[in-house]
Amino acid sequence: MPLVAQVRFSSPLPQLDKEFDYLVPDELQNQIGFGHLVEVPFGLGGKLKTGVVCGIAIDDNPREKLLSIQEVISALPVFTEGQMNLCVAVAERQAGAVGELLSVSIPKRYQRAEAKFENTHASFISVEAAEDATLLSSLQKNQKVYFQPKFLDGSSVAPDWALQIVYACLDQFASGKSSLVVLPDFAELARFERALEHLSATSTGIRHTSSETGSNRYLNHLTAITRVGINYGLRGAAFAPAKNLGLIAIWDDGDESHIEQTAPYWNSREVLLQRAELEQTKLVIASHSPSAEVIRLIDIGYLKHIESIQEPANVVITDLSDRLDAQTFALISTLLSSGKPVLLQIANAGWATALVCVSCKEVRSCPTCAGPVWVDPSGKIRCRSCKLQLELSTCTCGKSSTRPTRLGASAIAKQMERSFPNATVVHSNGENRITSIKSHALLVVATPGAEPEVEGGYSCVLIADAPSMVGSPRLRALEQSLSKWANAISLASSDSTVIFVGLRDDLAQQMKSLAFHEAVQEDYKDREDLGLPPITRLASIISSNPVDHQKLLDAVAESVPSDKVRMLGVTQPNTLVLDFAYSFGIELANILKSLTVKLTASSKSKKPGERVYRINMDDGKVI
DNA sequence: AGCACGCCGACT
DNA sequence: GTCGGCGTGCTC
Repeated sequence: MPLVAQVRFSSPLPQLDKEFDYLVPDELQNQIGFGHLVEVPFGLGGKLKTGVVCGIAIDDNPREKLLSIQEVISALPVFTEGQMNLCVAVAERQAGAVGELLSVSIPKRYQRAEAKFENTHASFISVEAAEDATLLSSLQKNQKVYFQPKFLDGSSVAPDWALQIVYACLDQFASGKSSLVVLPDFAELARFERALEHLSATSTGIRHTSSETGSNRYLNHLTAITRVGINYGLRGAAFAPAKNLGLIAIWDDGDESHIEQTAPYWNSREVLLQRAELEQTKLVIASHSPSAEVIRLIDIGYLKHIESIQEPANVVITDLSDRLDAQTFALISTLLSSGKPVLLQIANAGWATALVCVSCKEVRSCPTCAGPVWVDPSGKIRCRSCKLQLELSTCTCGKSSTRPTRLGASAIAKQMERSFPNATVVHSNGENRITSIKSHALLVVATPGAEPEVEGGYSCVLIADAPSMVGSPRLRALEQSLSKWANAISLASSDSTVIFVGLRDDLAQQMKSLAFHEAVQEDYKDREDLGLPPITRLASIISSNPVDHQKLLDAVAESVPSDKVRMLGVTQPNTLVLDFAYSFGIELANILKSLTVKLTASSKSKKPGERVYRINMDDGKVI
């Protein structure tokens, strides 16, 4: 009985993105199965290539000239059917190759880790039953939820969201099911691990991150395939194996770290939405402030919105363009002198966001690309678009001296040191991030996303640059600002004062009651009127050169139905932006893929190793 | 990606 | 007459 195996290769090449059939020789038949790594002869040279078995079956009538598998490399399966179905679905949605998702799904193999794993028996883990909690009880009634945890949560041992998710995971575990939790970055991962530890569930955790040693990662991968547990990690973990998966959770889905920056440009939320459908699991999307995509999913009835019970918060809106008015200054002063920590969120890093000429007040720009200039944390003048350090020439009016217009976090930190000489001023920004602090008489100046945790929580959180954050001319400016504010506010203690500087009208009213959900919902309604994402989707295709770009434009005009897809004009060179409905997504991805594969093959101007077309099926940055 | 096949010009 | 240029296309 001839046994035939389907083998896939980890490669971005569309020509190799399919299953190749190989005969399984008799002597290998009892050591091979789905998910094993194998060595097979491939190509005209007959050189050996490593692939993974993606199907194996008895074939009474195998087609002629099949080659044989040379060797079985991994003694254990390293890839599951669940993972393969996910890779195929994601590749199709993203107009990419299954082969380029295999490397995310299968970590590098370590022989010793494999030997060690085979010799240890999977130990039995027992964990106490989970307590009843908001999220858990909701999941008993609903399959898919959006969960908003507590704000002002900084004095808890572990954050509410993490504890609630762990309760839900433990409940799955008790009924013999795995869960998968995807977090945006290592700071959030550390919080999640604290919740696991606090609930004595560390032994059920299976961590999937590239930060640990390679052999450890491989060991955890093998564990996840064979044992039920709580799988967690950063965005790559969305593709991790999980035995008998019952629950998928993603924390802060709107965070940009959930977007993969290499082809095929998937993001955790969309991958996990697909995975929840494929594996028929429960799904939790959780965040302090919802993404617009979440609002859409609630709107169409896909997600049920639930919330932890919120205690009333003391929120103050100051209507001043000054960052600190007299009252705020006095409050901070009092708090600091009684040893309480205060957080100042400043929109931009560095010393100045912009420079103006002292005499004519003109905003100075980069002499080479005319981009905006700023003063970075080391005090150097830099261009925001070409990133280069530069010397400003004289202004058009003839003067050369400049004055900073809007101070950045470095300048504010310096200023605070002068204003509050008895306090310890700590400065944290994206490049130089402090994750947690113990001491108490603290004034922390931080840029959005870089706020450190402080033991016991902040007694005051000041959102100092609210209007300028919201005023940025990007589609997602409001949504992203709200999320950055909400995350900062979550670090406060429950009796804290939250101050928003300079908010007005509806937004001021909404923030007064920390109604983040309503604020994003309103933003969503505005976009609905304009027909912008996430009501529709926006794909971008960037060509490597103008000639191939023109060919693409012609081909798209011919083969993409104009009643289903809108071509948008954009300023970026060699970029095509397409607007389309969710229901047309798969079809469009298929058209774009076959079209670009064909055009790439006939391209004259391609350089070796270079991609002629880069398709991003959900480009969040084009507008 | 490799690697061979193949159809042109320059050479002993 | 044949050596080698790299354009084209295939790999189970």
